Amino acid sequence: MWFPVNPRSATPIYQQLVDGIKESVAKGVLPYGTKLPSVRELASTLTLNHNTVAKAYQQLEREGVIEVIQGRGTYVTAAFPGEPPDYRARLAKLEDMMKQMLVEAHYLNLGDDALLSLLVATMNEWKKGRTGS
Amino acid sequence: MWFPVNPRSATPIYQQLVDGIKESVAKGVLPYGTKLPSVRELASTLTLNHNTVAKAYQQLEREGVIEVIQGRGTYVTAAFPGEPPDYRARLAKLEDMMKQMLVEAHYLNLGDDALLSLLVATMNEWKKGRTGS
Amino acid sequence: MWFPVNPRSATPIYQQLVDGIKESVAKGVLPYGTKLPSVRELASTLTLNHNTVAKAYQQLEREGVIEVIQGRGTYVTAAFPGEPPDYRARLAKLEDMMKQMLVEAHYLNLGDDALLSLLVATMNEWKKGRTGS
Amino acid sequence: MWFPVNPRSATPIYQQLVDGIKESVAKGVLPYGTKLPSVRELASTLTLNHNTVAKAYQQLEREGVIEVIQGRGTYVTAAFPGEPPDYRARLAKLEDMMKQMLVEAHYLNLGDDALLSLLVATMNEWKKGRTGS
DNA sequence: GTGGTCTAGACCACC
DNA sequence: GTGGTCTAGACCACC
Repeated sequence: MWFPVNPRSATPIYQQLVDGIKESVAKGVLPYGTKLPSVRELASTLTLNHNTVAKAYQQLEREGVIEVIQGRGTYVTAAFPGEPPDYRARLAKLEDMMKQMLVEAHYLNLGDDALLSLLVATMNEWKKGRTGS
Repeated sequence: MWFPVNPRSATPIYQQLVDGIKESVAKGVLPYGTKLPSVRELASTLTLNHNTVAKAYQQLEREGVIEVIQGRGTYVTAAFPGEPPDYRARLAKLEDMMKQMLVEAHYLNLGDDALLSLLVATMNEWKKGRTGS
Repeated sequence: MWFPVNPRSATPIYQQLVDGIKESVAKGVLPYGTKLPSVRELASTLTLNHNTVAKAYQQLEREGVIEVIQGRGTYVTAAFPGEPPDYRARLAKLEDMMKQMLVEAHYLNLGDDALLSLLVATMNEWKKGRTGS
Repeated sequence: MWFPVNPRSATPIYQQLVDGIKESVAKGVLPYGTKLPSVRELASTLTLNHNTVAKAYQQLEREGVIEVIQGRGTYVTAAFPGEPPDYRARLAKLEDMMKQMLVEAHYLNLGDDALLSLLVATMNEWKKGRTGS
């Protein structure tokens, strides 16, 4: 298991890990029940300190993405059936991201149609990386 | 001139200013050529440290959103007719934002259609706030 | 004999067992003298490591909830007629739990009356599960 | 500002800090807007590492008890007007604490009335420590 | 000055 | 083996 990590980036390393793992889960690369590498194992693979990886795992657990089973390891959580917790806050966050995207699109001289096309294209590419289930 | 700034937010104040000004420009609220208030003036209006405002202006200049004319003041830059500078970098950034958006949508159990509808709705609301550009 | 145990919970499994057995005894589901299953038997019923069950039994014995009779098995201890041993320590613990409860109630915007009503309601529901002791 | 901390306790130091600060806020000892000591200052007062204090502050911020103002310091948040976030989860936690309390009361041979009296007494003592507002 | 991040390394509880 | 906690100490961004 591998995640690209850039120590010089402005976004903290542990956050990069959180984002990367959430993305892998969303894409289906890490299906429900997958055992993640242990904190120390992943740390040594990525040449990071174990505390950094632990911090990422803890945040992922708080977000409900993974579950820790005592003394056994860490596993990907099953998808939520209905509305996830913090639905309103998450939706607000998504709308915020959209607004920022519209601002960026403006500075790229992209009209609404061009932006939508680009999004659809990105969705399709996304699906290629997806594993069944 | 006024921009909503929240000192309690996790995003840095200078970044909130950058985002707010870029948004106002994109929406046409601040059309080409508009003279921005001086660093110290805006700082006192928003009760911020002038270093914070200066940092925001510097970043906006770097991004080509505003121009400083020595001894005259700071002005909103005209839109680029064709491809803007740093086109590739900006496009990559936009695609990155899209991917993050797709991840968020997954955890909200939003399908592709629902996400697209939400984006179209956000676009339309956006246009309401727009002044002819 | 069965106790609900959740390996995903943050509270250790052996602690969940201790709590569950104490609760069953308090409710009268396990009356005085009941023979508990052997460590290995309970471990296999609940698919737990036998060390985990042994740890729970040891703590329960220390708390005076159960008694091990060498070569015969493990039995629920009879209730003490008057003041139980460690009275002061246990009372201090109870008062500590109350204080924590008051803190929680504060953050739930629950007034004193609302909290008392909730406690009385919980007591009544509790009694339903009770077998005459 | 001072909080009792026991490094040998089973509950982690950072959690003891969280509990202690939440209690002080609930009691009104730390009213809305109070500036907390800086992470490093509190760490040196309690002879703890700054990381430990920082971890406590971060959790308190997540729970909405305190707010960080960038570069300025940490302040006690105003009370929520209506239902707090995570209302259901918090209420479930409170009910869990009550059940555990009932179990403990049983082993102290405390009847329902005795337990209620003790709770009322604890509430009243609690109020003494309370500062107006 | 203020909080946040990260490494190195030790120690501990749980299973 | 597994995650969690803690200290010591360095470095950084923000205001």
